[in-house]
Amino acid sequence: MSNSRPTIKDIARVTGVSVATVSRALRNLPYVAPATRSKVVEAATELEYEVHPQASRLASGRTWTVGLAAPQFGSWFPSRALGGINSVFAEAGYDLLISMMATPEDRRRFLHEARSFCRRVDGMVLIDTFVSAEGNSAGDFFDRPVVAVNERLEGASSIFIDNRLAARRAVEHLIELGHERIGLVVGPPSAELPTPVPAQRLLGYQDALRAAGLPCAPELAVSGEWTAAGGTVAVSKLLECAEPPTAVFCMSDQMAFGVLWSAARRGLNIPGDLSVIGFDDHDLSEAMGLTTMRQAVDEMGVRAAQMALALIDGEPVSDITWDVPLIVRETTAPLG
Amino acid sequence: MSNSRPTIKDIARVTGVSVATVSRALRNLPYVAPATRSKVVEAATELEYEVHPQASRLASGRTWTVGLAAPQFGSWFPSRALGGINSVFAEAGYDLLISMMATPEDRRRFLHEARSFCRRVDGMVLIDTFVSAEGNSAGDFFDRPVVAVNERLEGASSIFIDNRLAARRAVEHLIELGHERIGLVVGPPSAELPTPVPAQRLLGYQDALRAAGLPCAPELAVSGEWTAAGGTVAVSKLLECAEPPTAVFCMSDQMAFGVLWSAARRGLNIPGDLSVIGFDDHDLSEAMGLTTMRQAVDEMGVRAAQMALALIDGEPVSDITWDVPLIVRETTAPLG
DNA sequence: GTCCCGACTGTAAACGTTTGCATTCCTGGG
DNA sequence: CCCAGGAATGCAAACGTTTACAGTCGGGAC
Repeated sequence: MSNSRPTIKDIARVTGVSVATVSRALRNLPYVAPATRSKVVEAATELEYEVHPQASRLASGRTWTVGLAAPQFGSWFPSRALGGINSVFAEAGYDLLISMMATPEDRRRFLHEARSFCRRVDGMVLIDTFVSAEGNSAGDFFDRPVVAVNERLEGASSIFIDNRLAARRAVEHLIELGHERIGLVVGPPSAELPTPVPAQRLLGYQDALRAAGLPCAPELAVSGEWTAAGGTVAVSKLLECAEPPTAVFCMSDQMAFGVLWSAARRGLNIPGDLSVIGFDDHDLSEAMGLTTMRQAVDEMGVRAAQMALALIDGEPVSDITWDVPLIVRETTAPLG
Repeated sequence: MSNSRPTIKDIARVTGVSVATVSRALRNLPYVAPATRSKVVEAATELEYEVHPQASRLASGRTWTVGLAAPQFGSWFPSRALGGINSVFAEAGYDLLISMMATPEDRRRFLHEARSFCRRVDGMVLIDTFVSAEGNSAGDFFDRPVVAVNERLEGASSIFIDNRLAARRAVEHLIELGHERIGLVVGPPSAELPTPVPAQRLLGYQDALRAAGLPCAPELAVSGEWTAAGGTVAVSKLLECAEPPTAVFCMSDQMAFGVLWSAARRGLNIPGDLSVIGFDDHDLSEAMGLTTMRQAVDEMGVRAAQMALALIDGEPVSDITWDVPLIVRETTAPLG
């Protein structure tokens, strides 16, 4: 009597059938007699048998693991998405192997070792990695099914939002409220990560102004970090203008928090003196009463994971453009 | 000429040595001649050989994977910790297998399947899981080395903060500024997760008041969710008091954001009319100028991962009590 | 009664490593 | 000159599955 974990062989011995039959029975494969199957299953639960993942993976070639790559998981978008993604894969019996690329060098290394990474997974999901940036396609790096979140990537399935349109909608909301001098807080020029997001949202901002016949005053577009600190810096620049804006569109809620707080400390009434709209619908936004464009990131994560599963199972999937609804709360009001 | 990946066997054939020698050479084991080793390494890079993880794991019994369990990764603490933990393990060549237990049922299921989970990992790190709650020890669930973050767990190595002392320090800061009526925003009664944290911080609050000879007015301790929304609710209760507090200690920065914003909207001057101190040093806290007790979570994650590595390598490690320094910013001021 | 086919089961060869043990070779001490 | 012993290497058996292939058995069509 050994005290180590029971193997498929032990079950075979106990039930008097071959290991092959045991294997088939436990995996619900066809061609095993009902009586045999139940006998095997019974013995397995009796012995508290559990398959040895490494052995199974070696023999079958399936890893039952999917890789998840993102710049980091400390920030809002990826950490939220992680929740949705993980729940789907856990449900489906897949492990999640995560890979972080905080620095540009990490990113380079990841792409360089991508093929070896693929060896450990059945599929990949990419968040904010912007692999497509240099004109690459998924096949240049991965030989597994890939789904890309937040970018359109050749050779992969993608799920993304229409940044230009969403930004336009946000600004249109301000215009409908009667605002004509509308500030913009844009994300910083992307030396680090080649993301096209700020540029697209800038276009949307300009679209809205032009469509309304309003001028695009260059002094009204200030750039800052994607953080609340970036917002505080930006708002002070905006308020120093000769003719300051009556409303501001921030490219992220975190930046909006910065302008909100900074403006309040200067004695400005929000939204009386300044309307503010953000982008994301961050966890804190509801409590802050922030009007914003909602990116339901966890749900996007769920869909992304489902796409990956389908791809792995060889089913066809089509790209998804995710809707970004306007959530009106208390930080925007008619120009009064 | 096959187009599949090269194996150890191919290298053996090319270099004219046995597979055993190749294996030893590539893993830098002793007893292989320098000349042989370099010949093998050369051939390996030439053929772009990479070990097959599953095969290696099956043969060696090592999984080169460590498990990470947490309630969720969407919230501040675990997502920040994940960054630090992941970087250490990535560096050391370990994969990270994450397991989320969002609901109490998830938690039950995780603990129930813990032994089978262990089969896939060399070690575990637990964040905010409070396995110890029902008087359990690590060995009741895991047969691998375990390090617990944020709790003292028998049979595991732990890294935690002294919640009671840190809370006391926070309140003492307010007392030193001359405040005598000090509000408290406590986390909600924990139906979900059996965390002792709020109770400990409450004790610290009381410690500070008693030591200063101040009364503990029960109407000054209000409870709310750990979120900003919880803070907004709490602050309105506090301000409705017959004699409202002149300062507030919030058990989390997120709650503090809620009171900050809510108070500002009511026209209160911060810190002139109300001093506010938080707990965590959240990403947004610096931009908001929030005085707080800093939990350097990413660094805690790094240490936790290093402890796990040491444990896996059979080295002894001792528990760590992590320091929580006071960070004075702009939301606290002398009572005036 | 034969033949065929399909359901069921077993045999054994993978899968690509690691590792205990045996073997060879060489060097230095006696 | 012999022998001990360590360094270097090879052989082959694990590790615990999956799966191609080859059987066996029974029943229905002819």
